[in-house]
Amino acid sequence: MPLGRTHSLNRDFFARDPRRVARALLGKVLIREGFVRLTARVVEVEAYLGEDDPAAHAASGRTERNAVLFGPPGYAYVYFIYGNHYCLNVSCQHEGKAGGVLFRALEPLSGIEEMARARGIAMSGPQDWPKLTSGPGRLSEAFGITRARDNGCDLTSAGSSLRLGDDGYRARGIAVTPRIGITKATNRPLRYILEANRFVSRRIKPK
DNA sequence: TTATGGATTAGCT
DNA sequence: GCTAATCCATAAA
Repeated sequence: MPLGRTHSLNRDFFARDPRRVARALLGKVLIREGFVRLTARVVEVEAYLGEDDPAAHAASGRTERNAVLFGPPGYAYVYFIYGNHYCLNVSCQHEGKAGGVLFRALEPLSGIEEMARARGIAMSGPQDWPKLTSGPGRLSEAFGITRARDNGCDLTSAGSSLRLGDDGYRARGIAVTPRIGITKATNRPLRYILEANRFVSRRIKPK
């Protein structure tokens, strides 16, 4: 399913509260330029606030690792977790104030074969598509996202290999739930999903 | 310098 | 449902 014309999101889109950015990102498109263009729609995100959010990487102040979160809005914050996986975030709020949105699941639109190859899995049909991009570590692998390659990348620039676009799709059926997989501030409703979308990660909230 | 545990995933029961 | 795998940033000493 080829994508129509898209336009990049501008800097102001990200220069606000991560909760508002997260909700607004649902339905937008993540694009990786390469030999084959990869595109996928955002269907699940989580907001991470600044130093008053115990679950956020920015909670204990600026470090070398999380510096992007304190920088200008619209840039990729990529971190490595559990010895295996990369996770993609985008910085929010004006420079000097921390905040970000974690991408948790995407719906693949184009470049499916390339994504399957990057994930190292065989695809027997559309029923296997959620294995490509349903989960923060999975979508990063499908898009070839690493800290060395993408941390600090400007996601608003048309010239970036990795960027965000708007193709005019209107998100419908947004639901808000507690965040997944964290051990602090587990009850705050900061996870945003397209409720009916089958690419949303299905994990039940751990207590 | 050493120790700890995490914004996960895949595979097995 | 349960847990091993696996690295590195951060905290403790």
